[in-house]
Amino acid sequence: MRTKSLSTDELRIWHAFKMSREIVVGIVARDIAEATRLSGADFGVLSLLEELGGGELRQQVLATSMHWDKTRLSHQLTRMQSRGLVLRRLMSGRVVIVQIAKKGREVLAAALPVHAAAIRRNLLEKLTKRDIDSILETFTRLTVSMGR
Amino acid sequence: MRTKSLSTDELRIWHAFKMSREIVVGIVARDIAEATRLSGADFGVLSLLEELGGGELRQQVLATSMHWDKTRLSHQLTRMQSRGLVLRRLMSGRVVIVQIAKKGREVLAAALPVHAAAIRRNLLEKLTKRDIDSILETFTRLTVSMGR
DNA sequence: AAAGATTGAAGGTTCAATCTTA
DNA sequence: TAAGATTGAACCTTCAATCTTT
Repeated sequence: MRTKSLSTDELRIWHAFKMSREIVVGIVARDIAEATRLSGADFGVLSLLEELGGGELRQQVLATSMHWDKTRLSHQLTRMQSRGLVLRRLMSGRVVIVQIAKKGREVLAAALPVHAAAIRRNLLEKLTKRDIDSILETFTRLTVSMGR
Repeated sequence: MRTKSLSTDELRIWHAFKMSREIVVGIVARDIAEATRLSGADFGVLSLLEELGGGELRQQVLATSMHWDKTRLSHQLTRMQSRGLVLRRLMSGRVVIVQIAKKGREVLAAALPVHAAAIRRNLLEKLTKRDIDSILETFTRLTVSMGR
């Protein structure tokens, strides 16, 4: 049996969904990079370390929280470590603890207001209360249904 | 004046917005790659060539339509050309016309039903009519307001 | 063998410099 | 000089193979 093509309406939804995030997230990342030299990935790692772990987390927990695989995180941390943003300690055998470094904490502090302002300007201020409720409900349901 | 931090609610919206697209678009791209060896970028180029140009487009028009810069598209087309998916012809001086190749058309035809099925299964079927209307309205407004 | 992590190579993306034509 | 495109280097992501500890 043949699969029916997507209708014009279905394609419009798909494109709206696909592009809007790409554009907004791209702009936020660019704002942060201009102000602090942190990439979106760098910022994500540092803020999760602080938010979730008060400064340190098991590497595997960090990977899961970011929805990243272990290889990607390992390479990312190697680069961040060489720039003095994080430290890694071997804990009880094969478990690695990732810890935010002094410099990492300082750069994160500089990035946070830029992050907040960029999200407000490029997303939150352009949404009505109804939009926000709808996005929260729909997208939370979506991500949960994909098992993440 | 200090920038106020994002509230818990604001962060929840941001994460829902950021992650849902990442997950859904990732799954759709993986389905297409498994079935056809096309990356999401490959599929995007081929389908725009067909949809917008009936098989060929000026390279610059293609770049604009994908919201890509010229460098990224140039590298992408070089790889696709070496795999026999597209052709490039020099038109009147500095204008390049990108044309879908026979093999590109065949692979695209194989990918389209996979694409449609993946979008239906991972996005459309999980949304109510109200979700869909809301997404279309909100996201179209968002992308337009960013000047794209 | 399974869990946690690293490595290296290949492929994709970005940045700055360059080339050619209008 | 500006428009359209390419190139090469650096950086990021993915894939498969590997290493160490349990």
